[in-house]
Amino acid sequence: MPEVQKERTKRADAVRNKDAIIDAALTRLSDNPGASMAEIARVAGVGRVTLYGHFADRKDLVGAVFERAMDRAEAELAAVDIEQDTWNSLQEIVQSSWRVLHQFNALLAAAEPYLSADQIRAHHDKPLARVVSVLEKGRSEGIFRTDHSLTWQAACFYAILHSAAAEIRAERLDEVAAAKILPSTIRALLVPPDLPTDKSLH
Amino acid sequence: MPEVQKERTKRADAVRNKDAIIDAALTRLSDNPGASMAEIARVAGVGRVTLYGHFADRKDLVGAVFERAMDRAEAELAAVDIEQDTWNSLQEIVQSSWRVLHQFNALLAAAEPYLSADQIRAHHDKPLARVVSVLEKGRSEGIFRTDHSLTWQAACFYAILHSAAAEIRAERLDEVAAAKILPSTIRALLVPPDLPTDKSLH
DNA sequence: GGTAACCTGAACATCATTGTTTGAGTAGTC
DNA sequence: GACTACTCAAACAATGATGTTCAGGTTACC
Repeated sequence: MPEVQKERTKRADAVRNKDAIIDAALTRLSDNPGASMAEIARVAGVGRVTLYGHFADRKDLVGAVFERAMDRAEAELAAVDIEQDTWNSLQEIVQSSWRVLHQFNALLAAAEPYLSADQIRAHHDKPLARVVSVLEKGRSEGIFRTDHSLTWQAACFYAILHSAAAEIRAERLDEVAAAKILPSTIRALLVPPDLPTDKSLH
Repeated sequence: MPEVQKERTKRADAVRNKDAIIDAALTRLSDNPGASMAEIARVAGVGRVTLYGHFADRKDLVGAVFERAMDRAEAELAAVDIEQDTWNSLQEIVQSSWRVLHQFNALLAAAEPYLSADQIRAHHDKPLARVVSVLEKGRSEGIFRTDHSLTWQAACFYAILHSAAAEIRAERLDEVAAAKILPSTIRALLVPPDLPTDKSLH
């Protein structure tokens, strides 16, 4: 046989623990990027040594957490249909991007010191590409303003999302209200200035 | 004489050093909230012991830095005339808020663990109040949309500003372009939907 | 039910940072 | 030009985090 032998199957409690550790790390690092290994182990309900049994070091753990977060993000964003009516896909992409961001907010700050700029960039670009493609579609249809750069509009898109996450953390906004107000805010950024979107004007 | 005697005047090099330390801390902490005392001293061109001669501990230093930042912010924002035409004062407050934020961005993250929530809130509310008062004025004049809450609009205001700061750091935007694009972006957020601001419509 | 895989707390070495002390040197101030 | 406030590097103790080792104790699995 080739050397792809998966080194035996892991024991059930081992995979369960490893999973719990990643989950705990996801939770804690999203709240505080500097959370200690001890704290993560504690939240995972596991000894500190066990944690180091599964992950060589902090970098290793953060990498795994980052990967899981990105997988979830991808799954969420891939579900959006880009080909439908532009305003609809915008709304959908806002909502799913929102859900993603709301969860894995500060996580990137934890990952930043460990992953290379290229790695982060690569993982960050995939979701961005989906947003940009919707922006481009809207532009080509003439329903989005073009006097602001695509880059800037995409940045604002994420800024507004981040803002909503922060407002929720500060308890000045709840998730239901956020889901409602976000699309109309983003829409305001994209509508051409001084022109109603309603065709009845002309 | 009463006991308000200012314990002799400090020597010139002492005040110069203290000043340099605050400046260095302002710079370094804005870039990295976890910057070490050693690094700050080095940037200030001063021995670590000298730093501790002027500031009892980290908390003391961060407090002084925070205060200086807030003073500058206040001075900058107080220069804006609120009573003029609303769109103009909006533009001016965008630009000065922008200048403030661009400089003292991550600083709040450094101050957060040391200052009480109330202190931060108090210092944060002053600039916010100016923004809100312009928003209220625009609403009462019927030129700003009212279907989004004041709180949310203010949050978006700062989110867009933060976004511009981040874009500049990433070198996807320069300061000149930022000063130009920010007002029109903020304006887009505030204009009532589906209605041109131009009165010629009706 | 036996075996190996896995978990555990306790203890340890290492490292970075904070904050302090000392003792001697330097430079403002009068 | 002398006094003294101030500065400095080096060395110190204290803390807290990381990562490792060890010597049992469980528990999944066949």
